[in-house]
Amino acid sequence: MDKKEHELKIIIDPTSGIPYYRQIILQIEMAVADGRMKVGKQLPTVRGLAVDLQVNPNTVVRAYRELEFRGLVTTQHGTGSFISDIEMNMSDVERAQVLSQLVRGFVSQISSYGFTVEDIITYLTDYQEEIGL
Amino acid sequence: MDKKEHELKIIIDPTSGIPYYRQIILQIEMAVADGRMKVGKQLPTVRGLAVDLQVNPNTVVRAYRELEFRGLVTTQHGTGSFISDIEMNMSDVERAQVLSQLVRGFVSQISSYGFTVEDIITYLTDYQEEIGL
DNA sequence: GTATGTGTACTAGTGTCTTAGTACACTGGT
DNA sequence: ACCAGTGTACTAAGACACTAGTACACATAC
Repeated sequence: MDKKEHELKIIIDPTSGIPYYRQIILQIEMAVADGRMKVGKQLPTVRGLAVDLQVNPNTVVRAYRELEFRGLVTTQHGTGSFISDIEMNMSDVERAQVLSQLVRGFVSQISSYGFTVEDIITYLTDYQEEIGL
Repeated sequence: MDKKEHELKIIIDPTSGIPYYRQIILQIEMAVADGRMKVGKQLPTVRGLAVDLQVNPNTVVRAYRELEFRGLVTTQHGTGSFISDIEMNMSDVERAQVLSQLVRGFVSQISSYGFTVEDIITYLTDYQEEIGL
């Protein structure tokens, strides 16, 4: 490919109240989730993106580092950052902890809307059949 | 009712890294979501809980205030704090839509961590057994 | 080895979050 | 009116989150 490696357009909204580094993370996650960014593709360079967004390089680094920690991105000193092959290199224990955190957070959230654990289970089982099997 | 009004047992883990007030919120939300706390039931008093948890009253207040803001709890100066009747004056259709949005959003979130709907269902059913029910 | 492009480390300022100390105000029963 | 129980307001200290400034280190091509 001699085309531009990363057409990924990241923009940040200084008025949103969401930290810059987190806005970067979110947009990269989205790009991966919806297929715009594929495995092996290079992300914008730290400096390049920093200049684009008029932000400190460290802010970009912070975003990339968190993505790397999650296994979504691989960084190579001197070379660049790339979308990595997402292998869930988590132990079962870690997996269980993460799931617990996620689910409990969600349960709390839905209680604010007046829903119950029972409601979710019902919905999910229905949902499973629906997308079915 | 002359029985104890709030058998709700709240505990906080100082080592978890989760703010005290947030741990309180989470546990109350969970209790509501899973049915241990029902509408009208009194929450532990601000001072009582503060003493129990060896925490400043303001920390408890902060938790209750956020819950009140969300409509989950009603507090009455001088009287106490209670689980409020969450009327979302929503039609069944709206309710279903909201639940659908919430759950689907959550499902896409957990998929990015490699979890499945099955994982959630399993976790939730286990959880329900665990708390008695 | 030099140049240029890449990521990294160290430091520090600013603001926000979290919690506590303390004193005040409301409610209901006596 | 009083009292004991309840929530509330004001203040401030400490920890942490976020961002920036600046200098350093690695990778690759020439």
